[in-house]
Amino acid sequence: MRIGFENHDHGKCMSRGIESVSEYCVSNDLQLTPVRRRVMEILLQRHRALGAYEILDILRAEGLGSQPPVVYRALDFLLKNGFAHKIERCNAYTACMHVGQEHVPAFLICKECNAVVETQSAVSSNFLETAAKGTDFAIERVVIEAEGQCPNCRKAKA
Amino acid sequence: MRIGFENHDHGKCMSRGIESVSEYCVSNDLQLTPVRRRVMEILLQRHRALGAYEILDILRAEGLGSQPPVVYRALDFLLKNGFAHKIERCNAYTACMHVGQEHVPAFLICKECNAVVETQSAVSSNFLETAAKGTDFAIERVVIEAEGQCPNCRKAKA
DNA sequence: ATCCTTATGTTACATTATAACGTATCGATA
DNA sequence: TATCGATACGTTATAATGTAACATAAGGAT
Repeated sequence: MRIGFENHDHGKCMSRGIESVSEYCVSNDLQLTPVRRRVMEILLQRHRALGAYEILDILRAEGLGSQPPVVYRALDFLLKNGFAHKIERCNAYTACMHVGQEHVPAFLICKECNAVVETQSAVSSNFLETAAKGTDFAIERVVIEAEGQCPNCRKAKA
Repeated sequence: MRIGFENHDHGKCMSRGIESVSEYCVSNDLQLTPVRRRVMEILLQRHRALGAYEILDILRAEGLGSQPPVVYRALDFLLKNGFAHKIERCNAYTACMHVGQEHVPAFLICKECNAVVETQSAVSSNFLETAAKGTDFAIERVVIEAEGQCPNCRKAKA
C-alpha cells in the first residue's frame, strides 16, 4: 500500500484517521453518524480523489443511502469540519491528512490514477497575502492544486 | 471602470487585450474566428469569472450560436492557447491578463461579485516544487485560487 | 406532552460538460 | 479543376455534478 505515492501501512493510517475524526467529534459535540463515518472511511480507504457519485454508488451497494443529497450532506459535514477537502480541479473529494491542525492544504494530483498527496502549503503562500493586501482583499479560502503524473504512472508508461 | 478592484481605463484594457490575442494568432497561425473573438471580448469586457452558460446566453442573444458545444469549443481554444483561464473554484472562465507571457496564474476571487484579479504566482510556489521533487511527481499544471471578499463588496456591507 | 433541533428520505430539478454525428469552408495537390 | 484532408461550426442527445424543497424520524429541553 502507498501513502500518496509511497508504500506505507495503510490499515493503520486508516484506523488512525477514523480515530482522529471520532475523537474530534466527541470533543466538539459533533455527531459522527453512520453515513458520515462510512463516507470518511471510504475516503480514507481510497487515498485518492473520489467523485460524489462514486461514493454514492458504494453507499447504495451497502444500503446506506441512494440519493445524491445523502452523499452531499455527508461531504458537507466532513468539509465543514475539516475532515475532508474538495479537489476543485476534479470536482472530487479526499480525506484530510491533518485533522485538527489549522492548515492551508495543497495537493499533488495524478491525472492518470487520481492519487492525491496533501502537503502543507507555506502558510497560504506569501505572494497571495501580498497581492491581497495590495488590493485590500480579504482572503477566506485558498485553493492550491498541482496536477501532473505520479511516479507510479510514469513508470507504468515507460 | 475597475481593473480587478481598482479604477482604470477599461476600454483601453479591453482593446489592448483583443489586440494581443489577435497578434498572437497571426504570429502563430491560429484562427481567431468570430465566435472565438467574441467570447474573448466578452471575457475581457466583464473582468470577472463568467460561467459557460452565461457566455452562451450572450452569444445566443447575438445570434452567434445557441448550443453548449459552441461556447465550450471557443473556451477550449482560448484556454489551450493561454488567452483565458478556468477558475476551478467557480467552474467559470476569465480573460488572461498576461497573454504571450509564460506564467503560473494565481487568482483573487470575490465570492460576492465574482470579480477576479489575476496575479503572477511566485513561479509555481517553491514548496510545491519541493513536495513534487520529494515524491518524484511531475507537475504539469498548477491551480492557485484565493476566495474572499473584494474591497468594494466589503465597503458595500459596511 | 409538546416543541425545537438535527439528521435522514425522497422527489424533482438546476447547472456544468461532452459524445457523436453531420455540414461547411478552404487550401493543397493530383 | 476535382477531390481530399484539415479545421471549424451546427445540432441532438445525454452525461456528470450539485441543490431546492418538503416530508419523516429521533432525541433532548421545558
